[in-house]
Parts: sequence; structure tokens; C-alpha cells
Amino acid sequence: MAEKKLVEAITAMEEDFAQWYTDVVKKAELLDYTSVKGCMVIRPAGYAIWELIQKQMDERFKETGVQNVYLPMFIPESLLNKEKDHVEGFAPEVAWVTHGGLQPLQERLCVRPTSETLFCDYYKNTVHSYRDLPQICNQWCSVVRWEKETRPFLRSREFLWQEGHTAHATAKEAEERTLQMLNVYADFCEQVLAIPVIKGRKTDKEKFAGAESTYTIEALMHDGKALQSGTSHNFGDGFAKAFDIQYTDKNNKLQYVHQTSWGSTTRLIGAVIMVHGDNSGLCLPPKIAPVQVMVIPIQQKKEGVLSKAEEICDRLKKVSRAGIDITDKSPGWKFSEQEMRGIPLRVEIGPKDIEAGKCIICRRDNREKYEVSLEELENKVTELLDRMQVEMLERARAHRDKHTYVAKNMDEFRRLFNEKTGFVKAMWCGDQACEDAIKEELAVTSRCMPFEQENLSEVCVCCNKPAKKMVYWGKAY
RNA sequence: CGGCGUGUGGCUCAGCUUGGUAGAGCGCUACGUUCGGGACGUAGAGGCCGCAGGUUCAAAUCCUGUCACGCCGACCA
Repeated sequence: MAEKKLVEAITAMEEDFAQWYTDVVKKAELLDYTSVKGCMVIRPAGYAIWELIQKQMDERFKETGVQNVYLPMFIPESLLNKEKDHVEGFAPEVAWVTHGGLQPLQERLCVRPTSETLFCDYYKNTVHSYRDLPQICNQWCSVVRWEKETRPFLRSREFLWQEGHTAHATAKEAEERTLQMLNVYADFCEQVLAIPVIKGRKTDKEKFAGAESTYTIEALMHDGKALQSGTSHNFGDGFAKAFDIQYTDKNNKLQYVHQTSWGSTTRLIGAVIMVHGDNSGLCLPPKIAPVQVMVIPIQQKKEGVLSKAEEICDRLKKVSRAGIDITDKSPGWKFSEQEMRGIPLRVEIGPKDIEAGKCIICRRDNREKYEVSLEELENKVTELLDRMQVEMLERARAHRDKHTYVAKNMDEFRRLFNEKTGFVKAMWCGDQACEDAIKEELAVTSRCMPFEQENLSEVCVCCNKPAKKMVYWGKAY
């Protein structure tokens, strides 16, 4: 009976995945719409997740020598226009400020869609000598891209992100930094978000506007669609030439710097929802769960129950992010509520438990229940949180592997995408015409050319000419 | 930006075809009984029907426009 109502509240993912996603976002109170299309309120439950992502990612950045800075949100039009590919890539989706107060501006200002141009302007003034290199900066901020179609966390007009921008003396250093940051993202996704990713390089068609090469981590969502979850770009000296960023080297010669940029966004929260969520709602990996354990007293008005529950909560606060639900809802209500919010562990404590000196712990991800003596509480909670973090990654990896296929020719390729959703590995000749043809026919794009290459066949899946690369293909968000 | 759909108490929706005193369930507030998977009783509060024009004696309902949200495409993190 109770289950029935729950199912009504959240659309089953098998029935309508998009609706399921929206239901979870709303029911878990992660986000709200506002009167401006594509601009969202990230609610306390959602923002707390973002703060945990920020904190743990930022620590990893700093271990590699990154320093945080803050640059303005406005870019003068003339500055944006300096790098040709870059401006062409972003022009269709920038928002413009044309007035200051009542006065029209002499030059309109774009609201940053990304800050390469500002960092270039900054580095141009800061970097003079090889002694000023490398510059390794990052900023946490929001950017604006005037998207036509918006979706909570996955595509909004304003979104939160971090963007790292570096300048180096040599091409080699820039390439190393590009790959280093990609590895930081990949490691973060797997170890913190429990999301397995494919690391690889984007094809020229899919690479960032203005980049020499773009690297990406690609994750597979529960519905079999791909989500680009972080990117790292090597700009070579293209921006340096457009913005005239030069330094004097040890031999007293002028050289252009080599630059990189790398970013990840609140989209990661969307990925967590779509990789780990189920028909009861959100399911958070412990490392990013704002509340990791919720204590639920049973018959809380009975003598001694509430005080015992609070005592347990205080104990758990020393080893985890713990909370207690003392609202006067029924226990069943609270169970469902905590599940919708994705809280990893639930501790039930009632009169019967208190008498027996134990409690019940229930895992959110697989709903396994454990009877635990109160002496062992902290140890068991710590152990379960650790185990859950690991097993959620394993489960997501098994799901991804199960939905990763191989196609050796166009018939197989067609059949796979017509019958299934997931990653399809296939060989490619390197010609954009084949990418275009595949996209045209199957609405599928190249996700990346993975670092871990396999030789599946000698010829391109599309045109049968000699193959150069194995590519992951998929329908993308 | 193209196609389809939806805007009515906090939420989900009915009412619109055929204009005539704004409805239901849930939620909310108070009190009481409950409490191990969304409990129940009693009493209450809450809406110029997305917005702007128009038609009409009279508009939630008909017409025009506009904005927003959702889904599917194209573009993108």
C-alpha cells in the first residue's frame, strides 16, 4: 500500500526516463524553476552536494599546484572577437549587456560563456619572462550560455562550474597539464561520484572552439545515453598568438606561451542522479551526501526513545555527517522521504531496540538491513559507508560494460543503435564525412577516441576505407 | 529556432466543447488518538483561473497576442 503511493509520486524510469529525472530532481528538492527560462534555484539539498563536489575537487586541484582566482563576468566584445574559432563557436549563445543604467554602452559587454579571453588578457599583462611561467589558475564561478532547450542541471542558461586556465613555456608542458587535469577529473568521478568514465580525445568535429585538442571523460547514464562529464583542452599557442602573450626565454628570445583550459560543471549532479538513482528517488554516493546517516526514532513520544536517538546521532556525528528526523511524520513516511533524498544510510531506533541494546541500519542503494548492537554502531556505519561507495562504482561499471557494444560494419552499427542504447565501439577512418553521415542517419555522435585503443577491424565502420582509430559512439545528453 | 503539449489554492488535477455565485483530492494550521515501510478523527485557513488586450449585459470558459514550463528535433557543458 505504502509502496504504491511512492510509485505514483515518482514516474518509473522504465516508463519515461526524462519524466523520472524531473520527478527525482523535484522530489529530492535539489532545484526549483524561476521566472527566467533556464535559470534555476539550486536549493539547499542540491547546493550542499555542489559544495561537497567543490571541496573535494578543489583539494585535488591544489595538490597539483592550482591557485584560485576570480575574473570579471563581463567581456568586452572586442576582446571576445580576438580568436576567430572561439568567437564563432560561442557567438550564437552569448548574452549581451548593452546599457549601463540608462546610458547605452560604447562597447557592449558579453556575459562570460567561458573565460579564455579574459585569462588571455590577464596573462598578456602578467607574463613577461620564463620566470613568470607556468601560470596555473582556476576559478569557481557561473557562466551564461543562452541555450534554446534547457534541462535541470544538464543544460541551464546560467550554470556553476570551475574553469582552469594555464600558461606554459613549452608545448610539452601544456600537453602534460592537459592530460594531468583529465586524470584528476576521471579519478574524481570514479572515487568520489562513483561514476566510471571513458577517457579519450574528441574528434576535430567535437572539439572545443579554438582548441588544438580536446580531451574528455564520458560517462554512461542509466538510460544508455552518454554524458560528457569533464573536458580538458590543449590550446597550443593559438590563443597566445591571437592575444599576443609572449615571454622572454633563457636565451633572451621572445616565445609564445602554450595554454590549456579545463572545466567541469553542476552537470555532474545530473550525472549522479542518472547513474545511481532508482524508482525510489535519488541515491547519493556517501562522499557527496550532505547527510550520510539519518537517525529515525520509532515511537518517538515514548519515554526515552528521543533522547536515545539523539544520543546515537551525536555519536554518529563524530564519524560521519549524521542527522536525525524528529518531525511528527510516521516512520514509513520518513523512510520514503530519506530514500527520495538519497541519504545513504538510515538508522532505525525504537523501544524494542533500546531494550535489546541494538538498532537497525538500512542501506539506500540495495536496501539491505542490518541488526547492529549499539556498541558497534560507529564501526558498522563507517564500514557500510565505505563499502557502499565502492559497490556503487562497481555496480555502475557493470551497467556500463553491459551496455557497451562492438560493431564491425555498418549493418551491425545500425542494428545496435536501432535496438539498444549505450556505447558502441567501432573503427573510424578519421574523416569527418563519416561522422556527419552517422549522425545524420542515427542521431549518434562520436563521444571520444579512447586512450585504450583496440583493433576491432581494419576498416572504417562507415566507409570501409582503412581505419585509423577506435571510437566510442553514442546518443548524448 | 521548428513540431507537439500544458498553465486554475502549496501540489496533482476537474470545470472550458455549449459563457451565468470557482471545485476535488493531497498538503497546510490547531487539538486528540497513533507510530517497525507514506496512520486517523474533528475543526479551520487558503484562488482577481500565467499575463495583456478584445468580444459580451456577463469570460476560467470564446478571439488575438504574449510569457513560462515539459517532451521530441537542430545547437551546445
